[in-house]
Amino acid sequence: MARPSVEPIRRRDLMNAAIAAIHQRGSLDVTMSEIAGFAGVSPALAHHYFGGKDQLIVASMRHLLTELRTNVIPALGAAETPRQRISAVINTSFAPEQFDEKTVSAWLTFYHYAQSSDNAARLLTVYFARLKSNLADALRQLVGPDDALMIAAGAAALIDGLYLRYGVRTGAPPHGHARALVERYIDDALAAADGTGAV
Amino acid sequence: MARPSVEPIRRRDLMNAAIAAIHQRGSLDVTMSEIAGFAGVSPALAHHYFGGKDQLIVASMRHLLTELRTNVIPALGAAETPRQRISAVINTSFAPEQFDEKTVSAWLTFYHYAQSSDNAARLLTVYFARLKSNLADALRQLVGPDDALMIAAGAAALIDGLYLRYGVRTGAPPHGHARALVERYIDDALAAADGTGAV
Amino acid sequence: MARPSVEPIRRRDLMNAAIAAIHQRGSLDVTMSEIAGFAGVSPALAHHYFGGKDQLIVASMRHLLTELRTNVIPALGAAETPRQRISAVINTSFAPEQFDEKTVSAWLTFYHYAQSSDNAARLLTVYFARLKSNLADALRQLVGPDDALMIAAGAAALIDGLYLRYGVRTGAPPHGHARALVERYIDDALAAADGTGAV
Amino acid sequence: MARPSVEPIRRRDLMNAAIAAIHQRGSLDVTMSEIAGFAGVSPALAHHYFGGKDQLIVASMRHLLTELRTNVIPALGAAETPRQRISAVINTSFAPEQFDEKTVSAWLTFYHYAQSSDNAARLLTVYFARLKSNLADALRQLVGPDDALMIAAGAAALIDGLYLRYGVRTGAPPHGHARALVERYIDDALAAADGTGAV
DNA sequence: AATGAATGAGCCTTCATTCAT
DNA sequence: AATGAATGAAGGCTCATTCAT
Repeated sequence: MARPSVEPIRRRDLMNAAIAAIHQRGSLDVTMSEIAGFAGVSPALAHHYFGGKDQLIVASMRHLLTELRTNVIPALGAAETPRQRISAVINTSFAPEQFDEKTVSAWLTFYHYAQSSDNAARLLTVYFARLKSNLADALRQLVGPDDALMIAAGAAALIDGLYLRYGVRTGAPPHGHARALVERYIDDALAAADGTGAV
Repeated sequence: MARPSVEPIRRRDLMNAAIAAIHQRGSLDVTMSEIAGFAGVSPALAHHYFGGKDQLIVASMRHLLTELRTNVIPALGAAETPRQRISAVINTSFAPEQFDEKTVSAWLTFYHYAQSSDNAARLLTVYFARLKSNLADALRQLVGPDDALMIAAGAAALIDGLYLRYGVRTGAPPHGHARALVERYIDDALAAADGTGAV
Repeated sequence: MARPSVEPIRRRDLMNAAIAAIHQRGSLDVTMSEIAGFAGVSPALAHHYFGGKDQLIVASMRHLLTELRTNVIPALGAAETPRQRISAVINTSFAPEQFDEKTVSAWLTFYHYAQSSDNAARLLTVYFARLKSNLADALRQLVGPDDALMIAAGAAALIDGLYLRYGVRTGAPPHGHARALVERYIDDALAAADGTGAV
Repeated sequence: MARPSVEPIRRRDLMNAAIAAIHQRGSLDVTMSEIAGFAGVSPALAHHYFGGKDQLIVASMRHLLTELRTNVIPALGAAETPRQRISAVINTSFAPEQFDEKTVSAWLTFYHYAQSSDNAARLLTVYFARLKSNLADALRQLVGPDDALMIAAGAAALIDGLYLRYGVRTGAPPHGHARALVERYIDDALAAADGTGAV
């Protein structure tokens, strides 16, 4: 009976610790020591498992992205109509475990971080593309391809903009509104596109 | 006849230098020395005029906000209909001098910075409120008050989301699209609200 | 019938690994991990067998010294005249297995290390004394005792100086020259001492 | 009356401090803090003036080399015969201010350091070449060119070997002997070469 | 009005070493 | 016999900030 390796556990703990530390610190200037402290280990161990700060940060981003994907895939599968698939994407973005304070402020830091880290920038590009294509795929079954792309781009930007508002510590409308806002955006855009003659 | 003080000039130069430095550096980790270097003065002088880094950063934010306001007011005045006023706000946000790479990446940094600086957070709150109220005031003349608020919130978030996309160094649609996207959002939302029975 | 212990094998492997690692690294800053890696074992094992880095390094020096002695003794025995005994010592110092890049750069590191490790310094003293006495013993049969000591000291220093030149990574004359240089030194010194009228 | 810049003074102080620190520490692992401490300034200042540890070390080497050259040139000029020029070179190498404990152990560290620093290696190559050519130039006026080169190489190696012996903290013959040893080497070698031809 | 000089505090990172298994 | 896991201690380096000039 081989002793189970603790490596995956430590890695996961450290990535969660990074997200927690980023949030608590108000994100700017998170220290490796702080992150390690959150995970209850020494800074040296974080280095040992990730090789450096940049890699830990990027791994944490990827961690978040993977979670997002893990959540969106079954939701898309369960949806029966194109319109429901769109809602599935929106719901996933605003699901409590994605749209909590901690995660949202981590995202903001990641956005910022992408300005100086190529790896982080690459990861964000992937995220952007995935969100947009998830939306566009469903939209193309409801409106023409040009409209689909434009509405998808708008919805994706709207989602990010709402994240931003909730990420910045400043009086923002209650959480519930965010989802409603995007749903309404979709409805209105579809209605308008329909009028032009769609489906 | 007092010799005109160079203080205001130095202050303005330093704020512009901060924005330029933030952009060039990819925003993360701007040094006081770098900023001072951009302005062609010593780091000690920047301290002398602003008292510290935080204050210089916040002053630069305020500088940007003031510019925004300076631009939006005459545009609002020139508009003749409520719908034109809305476009005036949108146009100002996406005007070349506001929506250039330099400014956009500075904004992203400020958003991030607001997580740890109360002064910066306060400033962002002001900006959010102003953008939203500018839009809501015009919208209230076209749709009911609830709809107006909601559409304003959506448009504001959409604008910020688009800034974000262009701020992050990652393949984003051409600049022109951004404005069109928001205009369309407004049109569709108005059409939908109208149908329900408006003004 | 006791199973033969692997301990001596591991120890020898680790000492050779230390020398190899020192050479490859350009000597400065050899890590215990690197040394262990060269021997194909974990750093913890190196500790287990040697008790610490200093002891491993010193043991490796002693290892080299033992090899030197193992080589010089039969060579001295085979020599028939005092002059041949001197050549035997010189030949041993410049024998291919002693005068290769790896060993030479290890020596340089050991010299350096002796500045901060008493054990290493002691070992070097032994080496110096042995080299010098090996030479002096033979010389005393050819010239007077004072001359013998002086020539021995000169030859020993010359050998070390040549090691140094080849140890430092910088354009040095071809290997063959080194031995010839020392032989000639001996010849010239003997001729001069003889002329003065010796033994 | 411009305030005289302290930069050259600080730089010189720091280089001397580096040499002193290297010696006191037994050379291995000199800390920037230690060096700065010797110079009576903060470690940050050493960084400010030299940019990093490597550069400070290399600058200190160059400092020593420059001193050596500064001393040898007038000595060479004052010499009247080729043989005196040779003695001038030897005397400079063993002059009290060059051949003191502090400088000698610094040299040993530099030799070691050259294994991992290209700049240091380059500097040593220059030193080697200069010492050898200073000797060879004079020797060529006394013996044939091949002999001159060989004797020069031998004398240079001998000088380095003697430095080594005195640099390593181990019972070595009194300082005075070193110079005598080299002078004798030259005399004997010249006599032998002469035998082939001169006197 | 402006700056060169200087520093304290802190961060990332490395590494020898220990220990439970 | 051997190692993965973990850490404390320390080092190089950066940077905002202060101060005398």
